[in-house]
Amino acid sequence: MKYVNVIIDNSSDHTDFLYTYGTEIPGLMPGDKVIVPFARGNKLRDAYVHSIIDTPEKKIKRLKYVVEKDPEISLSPYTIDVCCWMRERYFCRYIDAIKCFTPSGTAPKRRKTKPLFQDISQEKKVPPVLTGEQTMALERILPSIERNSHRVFLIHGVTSSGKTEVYMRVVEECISRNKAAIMLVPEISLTTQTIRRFIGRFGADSIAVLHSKLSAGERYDQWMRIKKGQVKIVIGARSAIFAPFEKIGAIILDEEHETTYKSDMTPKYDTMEVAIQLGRLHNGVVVLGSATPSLSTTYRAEIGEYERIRLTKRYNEAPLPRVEIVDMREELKQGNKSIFSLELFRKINQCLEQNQQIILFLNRRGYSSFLSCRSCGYVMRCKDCNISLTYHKAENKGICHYCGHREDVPTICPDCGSKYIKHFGTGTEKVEEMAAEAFPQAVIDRLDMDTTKRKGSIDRILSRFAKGKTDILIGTQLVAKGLDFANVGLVGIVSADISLNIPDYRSPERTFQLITQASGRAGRGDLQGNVIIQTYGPEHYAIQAAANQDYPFFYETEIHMRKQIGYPPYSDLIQLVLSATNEEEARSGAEKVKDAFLRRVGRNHGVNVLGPRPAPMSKINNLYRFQILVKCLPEHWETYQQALFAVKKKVLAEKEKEWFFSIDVNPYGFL
DNA sequence: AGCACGCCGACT
DNA sequence: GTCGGCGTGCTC
Repeated sequence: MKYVNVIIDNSSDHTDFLYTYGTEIPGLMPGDKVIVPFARGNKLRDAYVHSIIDTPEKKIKRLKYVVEKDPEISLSPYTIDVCCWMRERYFCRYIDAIKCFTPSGTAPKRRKTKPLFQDISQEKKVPPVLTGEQTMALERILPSIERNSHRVFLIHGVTSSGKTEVYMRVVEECISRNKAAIMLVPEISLTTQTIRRFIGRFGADSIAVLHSKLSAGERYDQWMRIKKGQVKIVIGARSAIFAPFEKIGAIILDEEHETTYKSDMTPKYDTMEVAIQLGRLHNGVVVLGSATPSLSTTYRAEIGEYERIRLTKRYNEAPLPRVEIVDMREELKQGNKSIFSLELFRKINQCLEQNQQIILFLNRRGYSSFLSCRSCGYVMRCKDCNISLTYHKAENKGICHYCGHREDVPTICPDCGSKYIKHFGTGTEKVEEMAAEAFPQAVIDRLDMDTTKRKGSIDRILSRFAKGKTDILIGTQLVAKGLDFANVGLVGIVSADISLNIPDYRSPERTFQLITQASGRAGRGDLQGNVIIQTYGPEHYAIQAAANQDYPFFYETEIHMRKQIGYPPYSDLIQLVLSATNEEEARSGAEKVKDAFLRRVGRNHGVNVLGPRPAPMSKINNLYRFQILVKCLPEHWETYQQALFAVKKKVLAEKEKEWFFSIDVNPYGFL
């Protein structure tokens, strides 16, 4: 007789530990799914084997026995290791981590698996000849796959330098050695081009696609194809990292710097960290690729933790775009109150004459940022979320960008009765309207969260643009990512200041990345493109560095500041949020959290604990939220981690209190 | 989180 | 007498 420690499939903090059962089932392995009797009624529950032992660690009052092993679902032993690691790193429960690796739901009723991307040609294409840089990159990566040695590579390659081809060769190497490859992309909807290329190379039959928009049935089908070994390649958004492969040869994170790799739902994992953890266990390589690597990644390359590979030449030797900064303060002095500077106006006309396409980039959606009264300063706010409503002209309504609440725009100010209530700021809709006015001859289209809600609309807008039907495309971040079209003569960054002024320590990094990525859309093919950056702060180093396409300068300036203040990558920033329906209760709860934490780690650690204060989104769905930020230096991790686990347990134990507590390690955006 | 147990009030 | 309200506490 053996004993097994299992994780019970029960989503409660009170059952988040290992339970020991007896079993006679031969060959049971960590990761196997089993059925066990649980609690008083001995109701049968799913559980996952954590470990198999000969004698229980401690005396068990009433030992029960495993009923059976689930023949369909089992996870690899590595999976359990990663789950345990995730629990400690992200303060989640065992079962939260396990759920990432299992197909939710059961087998779908319909049994025919509908092929994904039927429209894509199944003919395999011949791989192109590699450039010298691509060859050199592969000479460094492939031997690690051959030797089964875990390594992390950073491919820092300018836009159009042929990273995708390198990824495909890495995948090819894995396949030839009978290992699996996971190809992660930031957003599946913007990556159809990448998927097309992969399917073109490897064939649709050998690729599974995983992302959160699959239905439960589709997801189950894909999961089973992988589990049964029918495919060796997975392409997908961040959740594809949990694909159930036996042996992983390579994990690739394209556009490594993208924020979509951080999950904001429990478990609040960072895909890159999980990838490296998995890579370590499988002895596989991790390949990170970006034209604008995140500061943390470059830092780790600098200190030798990752191996950096540079791709400096654009495909076909296409010239880098000419970048120009326009000081909008000067424009105002000259009496130009329009959102287009004279230079931008001139260049747009020039492009239109030459039949070249134009992208106008704006880091904000909606018609304008907020509605306010010019007489008294009253601002329309969401009654539930307490953030200013954004004016949407098409519906003539104020919309809360957090909860979606919408309200009619009052004709007179509810506060002072003045009729001067109007919108301020500039959004994509407004740019579209102004552009239509200024360039009546041009065909204008818009790509942002509002115009892409309907399924397939991103593809529609992009394909119209690709076919040259659109002259001017106006958009938010979305346009900075997914586009790869040849005829773009000009990229205009309408207001670089917006993203610079978001209250987040990464806003310069984000701004640098956005400008660089947007600029990269200009001048593909053989023409040299133009980029115009409009800003009220042209001297800012992020804007200067982006304009000069000088990553090292940006990195040196920014990393210096991070070190001074002890921000990541020199620390982990841990966000603790306590929320409750009663504001006072939320505040006092947060105070208690801070106190309990400091009692455990020592009062002298107070310097590393900021707050509590109302969270930036201070009220969501009628819950008041108070936030504490813990700056955790590497040498304090163990201590802080244990303290936070204890604090979490203590806070949740006060069950007469109706409050919620969340821990997010290095959250993206302190929303 | 569930879910059984239990101790009290209301109803056939 | 017995059905069912939900408060309480435990789960290998």
